[in-house]
Amino acid sequence: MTGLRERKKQATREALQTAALRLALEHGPDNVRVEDIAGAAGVSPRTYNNYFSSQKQAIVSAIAAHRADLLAAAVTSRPAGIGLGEAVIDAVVASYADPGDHPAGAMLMIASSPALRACYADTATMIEGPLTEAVVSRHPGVDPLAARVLAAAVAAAARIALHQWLHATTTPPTMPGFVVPAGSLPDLVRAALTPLAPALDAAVPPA
Amino acid sequence: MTGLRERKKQATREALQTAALRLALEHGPDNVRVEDIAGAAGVSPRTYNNYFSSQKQAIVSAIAAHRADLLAAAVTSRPAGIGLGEAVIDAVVASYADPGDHPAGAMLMIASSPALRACYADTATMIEGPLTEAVVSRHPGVDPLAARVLAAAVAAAARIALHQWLHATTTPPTMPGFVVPAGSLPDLVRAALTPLAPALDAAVPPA
DNA sequence: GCAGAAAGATGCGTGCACGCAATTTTGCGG
DNA sequence: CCGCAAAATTGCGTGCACGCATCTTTCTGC
Repeated sequence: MTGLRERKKQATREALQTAALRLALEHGPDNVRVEDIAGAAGVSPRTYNNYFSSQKQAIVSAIAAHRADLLAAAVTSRPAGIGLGEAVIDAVVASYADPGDHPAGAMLMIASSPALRACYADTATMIEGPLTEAVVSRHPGVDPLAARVLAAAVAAAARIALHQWLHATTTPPTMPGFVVPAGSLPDLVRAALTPLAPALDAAVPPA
Repeated sequence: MTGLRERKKQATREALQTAALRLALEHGPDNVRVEDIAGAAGVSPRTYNNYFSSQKQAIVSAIAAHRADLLAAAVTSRPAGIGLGEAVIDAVVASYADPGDHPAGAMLMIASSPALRACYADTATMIEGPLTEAVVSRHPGVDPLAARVLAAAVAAAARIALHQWLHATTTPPTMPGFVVPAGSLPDLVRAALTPLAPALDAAVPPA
C-alpha cells in the first residue's frame, strides 16, 4: 500500500521539478531563485533543499528522472545469452534514446547554460548504484568490486558522451567536419561505451 | 624565466594549503572557516576562492597535489613494449604508493570527516585530463574519444578504491573478515583497476 | 477512534561561493 | 626611472546550502 505520506512526497517533488523547469524556461535559468521555485510549488524555500541539494538539480532532474531505474531494468531484462558488454551498452543506449515528454527547448536551454550542462552531465553518475546491482543480479559470480568499478566506468563514459553532445549542440561551427563524428546522442553514447566492452565481457566468469 | 608574479602566486597557494591543513588538524575540519585560513595565510577571504573553489579543497589539495602530473609522467615513461593496461595500472598504483611528506594524522583526519572524504575521493578525477593526454601521447593511433573514456574509467576506478579505503580505515570492526579483502591502498587501487585492463589493452591497435 | 511515535515542513542563523567593480601590484618598454 | 597595460587582490552584495530546533502531519498499535 502506498501511503498518503509517500504519494504526497512524490507530488511535491514533481511539483518542484515542473515549476523549476517552467520558470527556468520562462525567465532564463539564471534568473530563477530557489525562493521562486518553492513559491510556485507551494512550499517553503527551506523545503526545496530537503528534496534537491542544489538549485539546478530540480531542473535537470525533471529531464533525467527515472533514467536510472529504466536502465537497471533494461540490463536485467536482456537475455542472459548475450555478453555483458552488449547487454549493458544496449541498455544504456536505449535509456538515452527515449526522448521523454519534455517541453520543447528544454534540452536547448540546458545545453546553453554552462552550469546546467555540468549539472545535467552529472546525472549520468546516478546510474552507478543501480547498474552495479543490476550487474551482480545478472551475474552473481562476478566480484562485487569489479561490478562497482565497471558500473562507474560506464557512468563515466556516459557522462563524457553527454558532455560532448551538449558541447557540440552549442558550438556547431568549429572547423566544419573536423572532430565531430556523430550528431545523435544515442550514437555518441554507443561510441563512448564501446571501448569499455572488452572489460565488461571479460568480467563475467568464462562459463 | 619564472616571473615574480607566478612565484608569488605559487607561494600564496602553498601558504593557503599548509595553513588550511594545520588549522584543520588543530581545531578539527569543521571548526575552521575560510576566513581563518585566509587570515593565517595573510590574504583576504575573497582571495581564498580565487585559488580554491571550496573550503575543503585547500586541505585535500595539500595532500593530493601534483599526483596528476606524476601520474602522467609515469605513464609516458613506461616502456612501449608492455601493454597499455599494465602501463596505466602500474603508473596509477605507483602514484598512490608514494606516501608524501604530510603531517601524521592528516589522512586519519580526512578519513574521519565525511565531507573531507568525499572531497579527497574527488581528487581522483583530477587525473582524467593528464591521463588522456598521456595515453594519446603514448599511442597516437588510438581514438581520442576512446582515450578520454578510458582515462575517465581509470579515474572512476581510482575514486572507488579511495572511497573504499577511506571507508575501511574508519569502519574496521564490521563482521571481522567479511568484505574487506585488502588493507593497503596500493593493493586496493590495483584491485579496482584490474577489471579495466582488458579494455585498456584492447584500445591500442593490434600493431 | 486515539494517544504516542515517526516523518515531514518550516523558520532561523551561519558560513560559503562567486559575480562585479574598484584598487593595488607587477611586468615591460621607452 | 616612469608611465601604462595586464593581472592579482580586495570589498561588497546576493543567493545558496544546510544544521538545528520547533511545529505540524501522518502512521501505527491498541
